[in-house]
Amino acid sequence: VAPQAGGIRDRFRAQMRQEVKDLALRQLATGGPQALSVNAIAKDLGVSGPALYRYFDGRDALLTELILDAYADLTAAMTAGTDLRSLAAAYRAWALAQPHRYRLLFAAPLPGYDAHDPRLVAASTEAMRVLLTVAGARDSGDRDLDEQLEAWARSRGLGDLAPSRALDAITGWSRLHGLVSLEIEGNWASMGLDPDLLFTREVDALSSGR
Amino acid sequence: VAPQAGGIRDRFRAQMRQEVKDLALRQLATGGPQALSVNAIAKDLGVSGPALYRYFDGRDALLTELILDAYADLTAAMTAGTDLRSLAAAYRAWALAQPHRYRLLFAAPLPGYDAHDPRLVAASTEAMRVLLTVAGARDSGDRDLDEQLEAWARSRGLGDLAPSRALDAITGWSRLHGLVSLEIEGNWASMGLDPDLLFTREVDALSSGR
DNA sequence: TGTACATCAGTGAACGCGCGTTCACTGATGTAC
DNA sequence: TGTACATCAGTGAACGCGCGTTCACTGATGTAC
Repeated sequence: VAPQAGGIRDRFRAQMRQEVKDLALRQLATGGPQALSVNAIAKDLGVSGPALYRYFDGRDALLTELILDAYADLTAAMTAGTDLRSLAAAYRAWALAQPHRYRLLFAAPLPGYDAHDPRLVAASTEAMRVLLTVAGARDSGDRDLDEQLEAWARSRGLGDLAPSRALDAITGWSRLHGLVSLEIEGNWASMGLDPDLLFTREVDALSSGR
Repeated sequence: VAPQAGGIRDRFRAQMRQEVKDLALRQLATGGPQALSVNAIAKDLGVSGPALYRYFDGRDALLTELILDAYADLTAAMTAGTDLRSLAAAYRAWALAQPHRYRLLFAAPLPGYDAHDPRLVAASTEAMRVLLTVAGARDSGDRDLDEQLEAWARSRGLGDLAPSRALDAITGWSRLHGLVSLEIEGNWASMGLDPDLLFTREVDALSSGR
């Protein structure tokens, strides 16, 4: 007998799952990447540890969902940007507001966590799709790289994407990531540099195709 | 009575300390950032856990030394580069050869680890000093940023450094870090892109002042 | 409307493991007279 | 050269804590007849 979707129990389950994820994120925010603990979440929730296994298959399943959520959320935030400048600002603002989730996406995963879920690839592609909407053109001057870029676009269902457009988006992402990840770890602050100014300077370079 | 430096016991101590650090690095390489465990190192060394407290004050002291060593090693590797192109290649090669040490330098520290040792600042400044030797010029077009750059150079004992030169070095570092950290985490590989080609393209842009 | 039943959230004990660190101690070894 | 002593590497037990996960189970609750 299939469970009736939208039933009382189903809604209760969905709510509990969300509460578990919220607490997990709060732990990540507070204690760093490996502070994520099934038992600790259960404790915060006022429930015994094993109880959470009603809602998630285990730590890794929970982690995967958090990553998927983070991708979706970042993608949504970027969608608010209408040009490169505002999109880059949205990307950075999202990362600064919740560095723990940004790290979840782009830093080394927790030990023992296997990130081979195909949904993760799809989620990251969606983020890139948004970035592509504001990309300019950047010729690679290299046949091999062009081919790889086209193959990537094709395999991800991005259609007939000009390689120069793909390269521009990728270059922009890489530079944004460099600046933002160093900002998150406090490197600019410890040098006494205002990240706003560095960011503006770098986005200027990007948007003028350099 | 001061211990006689260079005595038999001193040399033994130095050798043991080095063995501990070597094993610690191997653990980081194998098991990720938080695989570093005093007890596990002792086990690998064929010794009981508390024995290591003869050589290090504790986990954090060991970690600090590993980071200092990594800075020194990276700085030495970069020194081999005579121009931007070869220096960037050396930087990247070092990071790829030992991603765990690269993460030690630039990724989020382990939970509970306080990185407020002044030697760390000095070590990172030495790395930047090398990068500055191949830096070009990049005008910020912003008075505030120029002032911050000059203040940074002064406070780090880098002398009368032109802000345009400082900004060029910093921009280069940020872009290198973006590319390299994404390469280390396997992002380019999972997109089917050859990092060599992306790297060449980005260093080209840098060395032509863009 | 009432009752029997299937469903399922949650418990508590347990497993086996690991962590950093302290403490009192043993025994070997270098050193000073 | 021989002996007494200070030094110090290393031990083993212990502390208190945490981890993910399994298991058999209780008890409430929604559901079907």
